[in-house]
Amino acid sequence: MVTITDISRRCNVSRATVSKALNGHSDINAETAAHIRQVAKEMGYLPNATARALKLGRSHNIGVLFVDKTSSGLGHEYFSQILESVKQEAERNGYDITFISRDIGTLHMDYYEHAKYRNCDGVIVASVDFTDPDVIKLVNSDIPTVTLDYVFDSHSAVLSDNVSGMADLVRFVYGRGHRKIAFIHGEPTSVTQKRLASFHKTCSELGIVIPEEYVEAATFHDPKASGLATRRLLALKDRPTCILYPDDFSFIGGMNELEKQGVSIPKDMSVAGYDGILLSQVLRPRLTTYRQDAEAMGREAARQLLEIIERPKEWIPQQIMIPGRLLEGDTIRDIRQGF
Amino acid sequence: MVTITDISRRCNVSRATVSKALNGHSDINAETAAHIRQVAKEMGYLPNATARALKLGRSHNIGVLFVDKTSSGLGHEYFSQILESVKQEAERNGYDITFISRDIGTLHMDYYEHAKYRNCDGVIVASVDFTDPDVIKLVNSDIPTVTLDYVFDSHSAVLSDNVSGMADLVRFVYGRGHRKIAFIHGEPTSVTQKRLASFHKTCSELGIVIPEEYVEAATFHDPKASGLATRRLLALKDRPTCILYPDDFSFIGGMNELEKQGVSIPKDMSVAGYDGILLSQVLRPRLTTYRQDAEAMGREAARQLLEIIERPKEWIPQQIMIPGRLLEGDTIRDIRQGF
DNA sequence: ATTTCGAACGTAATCGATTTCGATACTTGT
DNA sequence: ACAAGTATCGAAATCGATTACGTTCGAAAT
Repeated sequence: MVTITDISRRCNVSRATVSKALNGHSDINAETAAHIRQVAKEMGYLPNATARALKLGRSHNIGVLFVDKTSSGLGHEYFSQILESVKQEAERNGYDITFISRDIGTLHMDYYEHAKYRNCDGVIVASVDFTDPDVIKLVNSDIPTVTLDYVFDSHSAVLSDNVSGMADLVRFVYGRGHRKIAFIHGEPTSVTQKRLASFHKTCSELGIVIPEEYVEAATFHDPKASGLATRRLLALKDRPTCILYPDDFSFIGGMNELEKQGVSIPKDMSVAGYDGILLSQVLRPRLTTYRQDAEAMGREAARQLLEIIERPKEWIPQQIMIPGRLLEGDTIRDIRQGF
Repeated sequence: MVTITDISRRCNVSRATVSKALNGHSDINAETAAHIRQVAKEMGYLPNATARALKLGRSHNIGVLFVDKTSSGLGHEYFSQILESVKQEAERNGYDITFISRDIGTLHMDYYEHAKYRNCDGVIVASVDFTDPDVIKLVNSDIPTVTLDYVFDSHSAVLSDNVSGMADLVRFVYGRGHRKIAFIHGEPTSVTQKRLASFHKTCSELGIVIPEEYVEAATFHDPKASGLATRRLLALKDRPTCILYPDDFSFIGGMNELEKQGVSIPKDMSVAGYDGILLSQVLRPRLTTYRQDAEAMGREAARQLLEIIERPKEWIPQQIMIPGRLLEGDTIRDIRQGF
């Protein structure tokens, strides 16, 4: 590999001079610098990121912490899209990304230690249990972090607008005449809390009363759980006319249960999901769902993190809300009078 | 951060001694070593991967090269599952992974240069254009590589068994009485070639003749393209009784077209896909498809690469074939006599 | 002619860890 | 008692790049 020493010998200057020339310092004669850069190019010189990181204490490497209980990991489309977007924005700014995890080989470390071990300049934290002590330790450490879909005090975060998302969905189905709206939600996370609160708030704003039995608990990304919840809703004396699901996977699980029971969609039951996975608009019927803008979330998270890393003085914690978009599929029936 | 120097001061020994004690060298007194390790633990010492990489020329970091023309990148479930699996196997062995790409920040580099810049010990290459000169440069460089679904001479590769996969599918539908089998394939890649060859070979082994018009070209992961191809097949005077699609996304696009034309599945037309995406078994009807074992592919690719890295002497190029599994859904009708 | 100053470049320390080659003291054998 | 061997540890170089500080030299100022 061509090093700075090789260039210095070839140019009859010191390594210091080469380094300065390559980095555009002002105390090098313009011609000399040009010559050095020329030779460097000819010799195919590339800086050694490792050496540079060691000396500068900056690795130009950001960590990404994704943990999924179901261990499907990147299997979640939402997160793999966020990851892709983070990657692109990071690369655009000269950063590479590395996954952060526990227990690398025989080394037993927590997230913070791993990030330190790899000299990460910052970490993007998503899809984890935010009550995990190791996560809290990382976020409260000297390493800059940006969280997704969760806010820590005095820290930056990028959030999918679950409040508006749920409100939009509710208002949409309300606009189609639905009053008996059921909501099957995911496990109790901050996302679920936000959606649940928004669901109730919006309903009350619209002046509709939701009986307790219309709110069912299930699990994210679990077609079986949502199927069971759906069955419970169908068993009610006073059935809802519309069911909202926690995500598109659960949504499909619910649709299966409905069809199995001979309930046709959307004639006998209107349904909607959340996420807007790619397939949602390919399937027939097209799913009515709320598309989260994963691409924007990843991009903004990366931008925020780079701000903290590169301009720590001017930085103040921010929470950035990323709006989504309702995808009107064919799963909501218009039950207004006269339609 | 606690360094080896801090420990050496605390223990009144040299840095050399600390390093040796921590790495279990034999020329350190057992008690001294134990004490040093004890102190290291108390002080919360963690090795600095950067410094170690610089000195040893080994970063314990492997690169992953994934490029997707449609830029959905990790959006492909197949690849994100492979990635997840690579990650897990790498971490189990003390390696982290880094994405390799071109043009990091203002640095204009090719894949090889990027991998060198980051001191990657090896690179896993998947989902790229294997005729790209930059890819070829990387594979033929001094950096160990393992390719997925493509073989370079004298290099290791991990392959999804497309030959058996296609053969299994054809034999399966043949067993259900189908003789007029159409095949819509993806763009001309080595994967497509393998499947196409296997399709023709298996059909001829079974003694069935496939008219040219039954083989249609489409694009991977493109519901519209497969929809159009499906329409062309339906326009034939002598329609096939069964259509095989290049992947599950295309499969669904094809199903939509069929339903739009009033062709019911599987009564009027039998269909099958490829990949076995998560949703394939959640949807109703359940998709008949060939599940590629992405988890095994990622794991084996990582294992192969680590072999090359850690035991270069004993290594010989290998091609590892990973079998998949036919998922019998509900989209193939049994049209044998008497059924 | 002497001082001053800035441009241009080099010296050497530094980042943290590893490793070669000694160096020292202590054993053992004869 | 002396040579030889062994156990244990340290000095210093090294990986590649950066940078504070020093040096040199010519030009401008007094």
